[in-house]
Amino acid sequence: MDRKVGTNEDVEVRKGPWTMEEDLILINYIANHGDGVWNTLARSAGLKRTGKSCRLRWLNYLRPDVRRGNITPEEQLLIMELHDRWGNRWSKIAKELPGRTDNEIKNFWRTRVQKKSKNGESSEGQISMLSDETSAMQMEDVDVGVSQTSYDQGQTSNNLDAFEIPFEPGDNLLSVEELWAMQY
DNA sequence: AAGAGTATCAACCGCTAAGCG
DNA sequence: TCGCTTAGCGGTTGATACTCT
Repeated sequence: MDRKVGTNEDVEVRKGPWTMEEDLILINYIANHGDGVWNTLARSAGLKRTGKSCRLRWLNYLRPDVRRGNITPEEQLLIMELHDRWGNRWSKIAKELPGRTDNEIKNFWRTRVQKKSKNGESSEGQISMLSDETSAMQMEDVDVGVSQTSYDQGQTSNNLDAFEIPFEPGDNLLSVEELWAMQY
């Protein structure tokens, strides 16, 4: 998975899944210096990633206020409603769902909602989809992460706590290590 | 038990907008 | 005003886990 792409000059750019080490570097750097100017940040932190990649990783995954785990029925309803109003404006929709990322909502919509509506259901049918989706979700709430990747299994329920502590410089380091230890 | 098919999600790509000199 | 850089967005892809036959 250590593919190296774009080897113009002597700059190597890593792609693909992030390693624990990279996560820690990014988290610690942002904790100490703050985020923004992602290309500079990536270089200064010593990460062989594009600024774009760092930004995405931070916003969708490492940010302390990112909520992980199943989308609740309430959130589903809200997503339906907002998508109805705004269409595929995922970032805008995400702003109305604290802790949820545009990527997460987009994935949810494409894999759950769109799939259902493809199966002969109109957009009105999306509401009826919600009802069985909701019951399915409620079951998933009990049987946490059964249908998710092993990676995700470590992030649901109890492990969310690791992200819910206030984000002070450096003090979430252990949580991330714990998270990774549980994931791998 | 094994292979095929399906579902899920992290990450990348391409494009546009915004900011700045 | 123009051109460059960076941020942000939405669409798409690839890897992996899960389910079915």
